[in-house]
Amino acid sequence: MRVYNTMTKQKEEFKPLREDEVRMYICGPTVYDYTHLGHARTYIAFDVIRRYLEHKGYSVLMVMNFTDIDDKIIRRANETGEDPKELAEKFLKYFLEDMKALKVKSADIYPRVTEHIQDIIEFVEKLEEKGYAYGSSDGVYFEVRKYEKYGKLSKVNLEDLRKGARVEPGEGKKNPEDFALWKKAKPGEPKWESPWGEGRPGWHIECSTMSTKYLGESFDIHGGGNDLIFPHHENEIAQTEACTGKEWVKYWLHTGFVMVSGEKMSKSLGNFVTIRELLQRYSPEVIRFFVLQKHYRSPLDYTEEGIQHAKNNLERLYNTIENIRIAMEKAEIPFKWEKEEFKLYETIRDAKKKLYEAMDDDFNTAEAMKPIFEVANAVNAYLTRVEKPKESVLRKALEFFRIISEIFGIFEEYFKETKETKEEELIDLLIEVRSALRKQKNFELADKIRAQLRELGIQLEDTPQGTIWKRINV
RNA sequence: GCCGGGAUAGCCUAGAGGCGAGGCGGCGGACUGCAGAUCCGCUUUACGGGGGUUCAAAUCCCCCUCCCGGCUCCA
Repeated sequence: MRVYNTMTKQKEEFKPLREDEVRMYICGPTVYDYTHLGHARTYIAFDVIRRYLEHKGYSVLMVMNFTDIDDKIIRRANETGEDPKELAEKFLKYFLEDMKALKVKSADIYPRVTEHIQDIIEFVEKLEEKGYAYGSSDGVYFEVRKYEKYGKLSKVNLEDLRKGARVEPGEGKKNPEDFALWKKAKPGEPKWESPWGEGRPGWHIECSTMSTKYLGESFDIHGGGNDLIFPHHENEIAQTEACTGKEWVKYWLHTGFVMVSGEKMSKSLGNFVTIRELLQRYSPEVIRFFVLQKHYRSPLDYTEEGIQHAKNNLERLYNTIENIRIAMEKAEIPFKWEKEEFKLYETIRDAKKKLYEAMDDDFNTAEAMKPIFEVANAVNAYLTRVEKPKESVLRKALEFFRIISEIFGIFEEYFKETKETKEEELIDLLIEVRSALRKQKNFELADKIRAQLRELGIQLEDTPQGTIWKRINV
């Protein structure tokens, strides 16, 4: 398996530090607003990466932090007149709801800044002891020039940084590139006791502290959106490696942005679509499928048309799975295989190989789409061509889609244990009644039954072999 | 200015030296009371422009055009 490492700017063989275990830390959101598609893209991408690693047999320990106190939260709270703590609490809850709706598996640990203040203080103290931090009138800063490897992730160099002069020269900073480890509280701001007076942690220190607390001084994957590379992750590296003297993270993974008419979707630009809004119009699986049709590192254009494409694609796959399920009921015991069975079997076998090759190559979900459709085409063609399908090949096709379901987090409905047998019996009964009506050419009433069932999410389809029904999930 | 990422058939998305890429949409046909699903065929000499290397270039090298991102809060 190969993964692209932002640190080395190339794909590398993936070998976790401990055999069979992957420890990953994903930068979570600052909870001051609704989750939008940009966030969802990142978290769905890492969800699939995590699912795939688990599918490959790794034990995955996944940590995602919440920034539940910071300047933006305070500012937003001031604007709305809410208490910063309550504001953060509210959006944190919404975030978790959104992730659940999108079928993103939960992290194992969700550490919050406000619950790790003591750990952060201890971390800053260590940096002070080692001479990387200095106190000033408005807080404690990290002295960037003392860490000679600064810039190794984002490839910025200090000279350019200073020349650019876009780094804010804060009040108490010695150098413009230094960044805050601890900020002293201004009147009315949330605050915690510390050796440097009452205040709050700087933004970057939380990830260093909480990741090393839960995953150790070195771990495998650190991920987040592309926009975190500089300065966030660069600063995290400086702090952590200055403190421990060890290589902190083995693989740095970053997701591409979601774009809206040529611009990055972001809270500050205000051009974002919230997940809540999107879920009103599209199912979670359509959103996942839309995101996964593009490689996680590439920019993803958000357009209505694009999501509609994803919906059409997904519908086709749903239909295929339903077709298999229905065919299974009349499938034959495979006393012998003909050419058609071998052909389908081989297509599935090759598709499985292609699927793993695509995913092994830096989690290329876009490439992985191809074998999925190859199987869909092949199995549909098989079902139209063959009068008596063989149970065993259909099972292989179904198993293929079950693997996709597990890795991509889609087709959930089809692979659940269903307990709605009563409902199914009732549908069968209605189909029977409708068939009788159709024989009597009472199409008006027959169509009414079909239309009303459709409203309930049950689609009837008349085929030469009789009427079949499907659930509509989109 | 500095550092990155791009331009692939009507549209969306992969690929990265040699086997007509996958999907969507559109059109035609099969099936059908209608609808839906599915199948078959077509849309198909695809790779921003110009040079070069090579038996062979979307792919490697050089130049150019255009788009986007980061360098400041961001997933």
